[in-house]
Amino acid sequence: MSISIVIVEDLDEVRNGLKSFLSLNEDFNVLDTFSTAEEALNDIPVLRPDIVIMDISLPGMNGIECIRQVKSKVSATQFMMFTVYETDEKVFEALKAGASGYLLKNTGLLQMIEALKELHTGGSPMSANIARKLVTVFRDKEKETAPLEVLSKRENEILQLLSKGLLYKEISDQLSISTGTVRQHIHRIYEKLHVQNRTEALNKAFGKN
Amino acid sequence: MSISIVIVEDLDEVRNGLKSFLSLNEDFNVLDTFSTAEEALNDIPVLRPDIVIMDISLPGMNGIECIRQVKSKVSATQFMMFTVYETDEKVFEALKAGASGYLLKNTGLLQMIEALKELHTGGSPMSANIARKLVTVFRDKEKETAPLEVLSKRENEILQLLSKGLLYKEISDQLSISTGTVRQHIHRIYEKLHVQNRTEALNKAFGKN
DNA sequence: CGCTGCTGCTAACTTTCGTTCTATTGGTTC
DNA sequence: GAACCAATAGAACGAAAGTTAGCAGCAGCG
Repeated sequence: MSISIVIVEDLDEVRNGLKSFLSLNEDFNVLDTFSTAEEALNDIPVLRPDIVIMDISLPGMNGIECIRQVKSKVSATQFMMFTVYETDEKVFEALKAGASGYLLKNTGLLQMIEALKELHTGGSPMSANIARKLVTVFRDKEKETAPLEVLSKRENEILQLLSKGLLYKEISDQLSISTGTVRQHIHRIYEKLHVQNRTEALNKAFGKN
Repeated sequence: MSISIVIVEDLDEVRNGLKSFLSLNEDFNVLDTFSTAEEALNDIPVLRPDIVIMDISLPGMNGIECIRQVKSKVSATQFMMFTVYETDEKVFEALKAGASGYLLKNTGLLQMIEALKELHTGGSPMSANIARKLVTVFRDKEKETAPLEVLSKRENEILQLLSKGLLYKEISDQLSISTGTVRQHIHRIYEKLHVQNRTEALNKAFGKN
């Protein structure tokens, strides 16, 4: 079975070029192409393609919004972004909206072929620069779980319990110390982290928001 | 200038094959190759290559641990994983340790050439299956920031401010409502989330722990 | 040896949080 | 129009949280 494709792209040359090129390859079957998100929004749920190749900048509704709206109606369809945008915002918005692949427009046509096949078999082909953005946010998020060196062992221990929303009483019970001591420790934690209360401390320690 | 490379790989065929192949290309200069992490650990800080191609399974110390230990000494060096492993654990550990590229061993040599060049120019080339893992965790993490449907618009708004560690007074000021109202809203939020206090609510809402 | 940091404890006190109850307004739904 | 809900508000009260001050044993360090 060939892979069925829909292309959403406002530039005639790019759209037609892609279509022609993919049509040469018997692995692909271009069902239809659209130059606006609005048209695509109507027809994609009917066509149910394996893959939608989606531009971002379109007249009217943009490609990301289009995915957001159509995604739930065609859960089996994979979305491949194909765009010049490589800002963090666009990339993350697109992935959040439901895109699984992300190729920049400087990608060669042969690589596009490869990428479409990979996307169809459950991969997430993306330009190296895009992948780097993901790696970067991933590393940033992971970093935040490590214990803080500023705090002593005991203080980190208490911070952990604090993060669960336990009462002072519950913490003191678990550690078999008095609530006064817990108070004291927590006060020092706040001092060291330069915060005034539990929530601020947790945000600082585990970097939320 | 050609890109200087070090290869760490215990299988003789793979190591020598890679070296031979890369040496044919004038864009690359293979400085040295190692069959164990321990050897590499000593020499990489001296050789200071642009790129280290790193296997994971090695006799003795594995490749991920090797990166972890050597990374800080050669901040300019980029690490390209080249392995058969594609479990979530290995992938995420490697990226956390400092790897920027991740290719599976079924990758073609020509694609390896491309990937090395992309890595050297700041990209993160990776096999499509690996990228998909990243996309998946990314989406999971993002989901947790989305407003909760159980809560009303206003309640979500207040939950946001609550998560910053603001006092009731500060929240009421920002929203230009009374502290009594803030109290009321927060009480409703706790009810709906089945929690007793701020910290539990935030854990429930933004899925920590 | 004296200093410092971590840990543990007490007591008294202020502030903030969370609960409960009651009540009004405005918009939606049956 | 009745019923309902979201948003607003205030009062009153107990329960936690957070502040301040002081004390003490112990380990490590210069």
